[in-house]
Amino acid sequence: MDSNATEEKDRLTGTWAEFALGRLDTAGYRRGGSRSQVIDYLATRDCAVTAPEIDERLEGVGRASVYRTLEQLEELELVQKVDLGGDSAAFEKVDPAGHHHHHLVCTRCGRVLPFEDEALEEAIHELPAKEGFTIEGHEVTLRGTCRRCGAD
Amino acid sequence: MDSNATEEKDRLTGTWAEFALGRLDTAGYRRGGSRSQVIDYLATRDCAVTAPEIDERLEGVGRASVYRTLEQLEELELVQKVDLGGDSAAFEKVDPAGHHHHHLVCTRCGRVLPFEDEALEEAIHELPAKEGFTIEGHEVTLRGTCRRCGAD
DNA sequence: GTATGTGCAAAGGCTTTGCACACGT
DNA sequence: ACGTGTGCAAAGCCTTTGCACATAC
Repeated sequence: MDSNATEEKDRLTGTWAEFALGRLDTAGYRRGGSRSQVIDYLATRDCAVTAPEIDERLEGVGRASVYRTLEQLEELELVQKVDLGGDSAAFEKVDPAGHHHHHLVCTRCGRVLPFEDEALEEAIHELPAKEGFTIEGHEVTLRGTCRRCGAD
Repeated sequence: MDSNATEEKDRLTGTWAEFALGRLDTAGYRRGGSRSQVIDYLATRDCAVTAPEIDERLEGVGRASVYRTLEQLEELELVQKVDLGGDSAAFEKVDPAGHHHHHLVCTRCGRVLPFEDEALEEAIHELPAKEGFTIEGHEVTLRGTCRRCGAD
């Protein structure tokens, strides 16, 4: 079961990386080692990562390339910027299938945990009619104590 | 009617400024001109303002005092930091009565508009039970087109 | 008179930009 | 070969900090 779940995850993240590379190709970008490394790293992460974190993790890849790649990926909507209140901006891959999650930032340990909730999504989708505007995107950030810290 | 609404607003913002000054006093802070100016400015604004914006608006008040005041006010929960994705952090007064709103950032004109929604609040308050964590605060940010820009 | 408040300037971090060189096509 | 991709270093912002002077108490 667990190996099954892992395979499933690998398949999906692999799909995202391939999807991203394909879109970049279509958009006229050439292939480059630094960009590929950033994409591969993002593919392994299911939730938000900061730019400095990516830079630190990827040896031989310059900061500039990290930021430039993130900018390009965001432009193509392959990656999404997430504002979690830290000193640096965080990014995460966008699921081609359309699923998305929101974030809980633990005020004790600093962990960022993803969560999904259908009722929340519905409430948000009801808003445009009530308030009279068009929604292109939404972001929900919770601050609180995560399960692990709450058990302390 | 309009003068009535204005009076009501003045009364409430006046209340917030007085409340803030009182809390600062209780917390052992002395009075200072710069801090008062920042408080008075925040009192006039019903939605998020950035620190550089406050600094620019208040002549004779140093940047450092703006940031220091915001830090103190946030510590006493008189002001709340809001992450709207811009280059700088935004702040807004916290309603002593407990009401709060969320934000729509217009991708066309950059305006930040406040909105409230009961169904959304309910959905958020249901989350802890489902996900198993404790919520201390939450923030919802919508990106889209505001009424004014949508009419263009 | 003493401790806090404040402004200025410098320092710190994150992010962007300029430029020369490496690499993909 | 040509144009894009990349690393390095410098520059730009926002924010924080150090320090000397002003001010509240």
